[in-house]
Amino acid sequence: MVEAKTLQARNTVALARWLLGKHLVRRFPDGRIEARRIVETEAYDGERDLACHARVGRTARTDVMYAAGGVWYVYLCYGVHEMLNLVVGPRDWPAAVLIRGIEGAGGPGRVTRALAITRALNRAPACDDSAGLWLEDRGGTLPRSAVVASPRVGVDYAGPVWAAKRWRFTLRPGADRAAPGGRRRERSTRVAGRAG
DNA sequence: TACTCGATCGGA
DNA sequence: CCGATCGAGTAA
Repeated sequence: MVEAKTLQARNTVALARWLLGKHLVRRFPDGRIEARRIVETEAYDGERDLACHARVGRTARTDVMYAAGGVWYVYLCYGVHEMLNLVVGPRDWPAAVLIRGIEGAGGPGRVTRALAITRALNRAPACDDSAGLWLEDRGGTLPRSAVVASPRVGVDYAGPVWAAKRWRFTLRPGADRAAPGGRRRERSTRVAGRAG
């Protein structure tokens, strides 16, 4: 399980990167449990971020983003796909991390379809199993080289400055396992530090 | 109340 | 490239 406190740091971009390799665990209505590693994320950080839903301030829809980190934000996109986000940051700082990919399902719409995630999970807790969808840190530190940063997808409406931010993080396939002969000492991702 | 436009995907 | 499909946000 992941500590809610960890998700309440005001460092959205670092958290998006940190979430790579963590496990998204789903308990389906029939009781079956499935865990999948997160392989792609995107950071959305505050009202200033013109790509973030909270750019319009606090509304019925964005209210959940102002909660303290550790709950889910699920919304319907294009009237077709449910999008799964993890709310992060301290209370009143509207930020979230979009779960764009898990092992075996790339693309945010496919993530939710694969795990039967709907808006019924909006505002549900992500750090305990009470809602049937939670995060687990099963260990295994990623070398920094396993992570690729790139611009966020589909946010041209945010204007050139915000659309260009490399706040999308992808886990390079295969690059997360320990190097053979294992003497390579690489800096691992850190949650603390400067974002932007 | 009318209109516009999506943090996408699958099929021409 | 295009259509699906619907709710949030905005203007009126």
